[in-house]
Amino acid sequence: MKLAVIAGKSVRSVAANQDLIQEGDRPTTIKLILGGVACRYKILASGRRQIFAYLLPGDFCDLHVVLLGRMDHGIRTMSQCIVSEVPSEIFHKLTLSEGRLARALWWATLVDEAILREWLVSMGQRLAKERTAHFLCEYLLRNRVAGVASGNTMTLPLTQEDLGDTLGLSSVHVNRILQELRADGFIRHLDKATVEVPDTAALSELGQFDPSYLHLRDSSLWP
Amino acid sequence: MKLAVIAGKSVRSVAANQDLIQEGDRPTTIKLILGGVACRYKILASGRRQIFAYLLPGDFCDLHVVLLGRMDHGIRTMSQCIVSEVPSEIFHKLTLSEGRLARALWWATLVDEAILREWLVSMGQRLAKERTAHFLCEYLLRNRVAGVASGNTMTLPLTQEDLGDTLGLSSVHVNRILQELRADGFIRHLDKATVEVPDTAALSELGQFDPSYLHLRDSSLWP
DNA sequence: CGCCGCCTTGACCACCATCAAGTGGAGTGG
DNA sequence: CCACTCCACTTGATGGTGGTCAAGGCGGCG
Repeated sequence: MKLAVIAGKSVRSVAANQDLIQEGDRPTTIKLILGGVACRYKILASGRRQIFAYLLPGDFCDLHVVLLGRMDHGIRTMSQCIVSEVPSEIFHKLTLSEGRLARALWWATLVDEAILREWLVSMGQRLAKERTAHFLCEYLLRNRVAGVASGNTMTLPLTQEDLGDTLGLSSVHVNRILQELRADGFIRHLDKATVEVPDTAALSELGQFDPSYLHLRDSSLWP
Repeated sequence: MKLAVIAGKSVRSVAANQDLIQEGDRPTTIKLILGGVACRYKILASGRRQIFAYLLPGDFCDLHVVLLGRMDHGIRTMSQCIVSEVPSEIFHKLTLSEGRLARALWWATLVDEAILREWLVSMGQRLAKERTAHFLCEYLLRNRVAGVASGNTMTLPLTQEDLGDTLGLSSVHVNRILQELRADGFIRHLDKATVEVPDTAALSELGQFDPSYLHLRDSSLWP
């Protein structure tokens, strides 16, 4: 899918830590991330937060609403983001007349679902260290696919609390896990928000990461 | 979606605890559950298993393969099941020409995804007891939607180990949690595989269950 | 009757949460 | 230029949720 075609005119920049969409919204536009990182999240009555997806350049924020109407979760920027908006009505009409488009968007949804399944496996069955390793592998690979990672280095604009809410861990424990990963040489912090993975094969093994669930065409991107 | 239309000729019965599809398969037919309960699951190298969806009458098993080709997880019957099969090529062609069909199937995928997100929230943020309560609420409601639950009673053909692999708990702990739920009057076992929920509102509150993520049209089904 | 799968119970302990206090760097204002 | 604040990260101490191991009970079925 060519971004240039979809991007259209209404492109804007959004600062970090801003809600692009809130739970309960019924947006009238579809938003596409062109730059930066955002996340899907939900906040419970208890105040606890769960993040269940990161949106990278090329990802749609709210395709759901074309069919479901109401957002059942929020979307928030983690870094400064470039966002493009298109009236959802355009999608509504096009997907009816163009089976190919509906299928393309459906395809994207299926991959998102596969990622969610894998996160659920991580949450349910893997230890904190493995889970963290698995997440870092997936994040690096998806950054490569999106064309925003150079080699083994990626931008990870997340606080340890963000990571905790992603992995179902406390920020304190995330801190200790990251220290272990650094001590073992699995990762290196070049900078607060920049992480290098010296040996992707080793990190893969630790996290039991098998990228087949991402259904990539290009198998040369991993390891 | 009318089942009768899709069901076609090739309807068969499958015993409990049989794989309908295995991870890695590239099925050439699409399977629809007409009766019984099946699950999606993945088994890790460590031998641990995670279940991440239950398929009730009316649910498709493997729509994914229309687009993705390879199954990235398995599907297994939990009880005896009635299954209908249709060559996937039919779907492949129809979804191209019929935007409406592609959208209908896409819609189903979006709801599945919403359910997965909620499961992830449960795994990451809720205690074992809350998580179990939440699961039971969702399962009862989905049984009602599928027309296989009468009132507050449902068929739950799962062992405690199955439940453990669903909720990310050990079967020992599931046992103790169920005992608590019974002692507190949240559930009653009428029979090994039949559970009654005397007070759905109470169970909802315990599990912080809010059915809006299921995007149901009929709001009279809960509580 | 005897086997087998599932449920049940007890003992023990690991993983990870919570609480609390302290460090350090980036940005702000005097 | 130096407090001062704020936020993220760090570290230590303590304990709870839930895992693991092991053994026994119980019902269904060949």
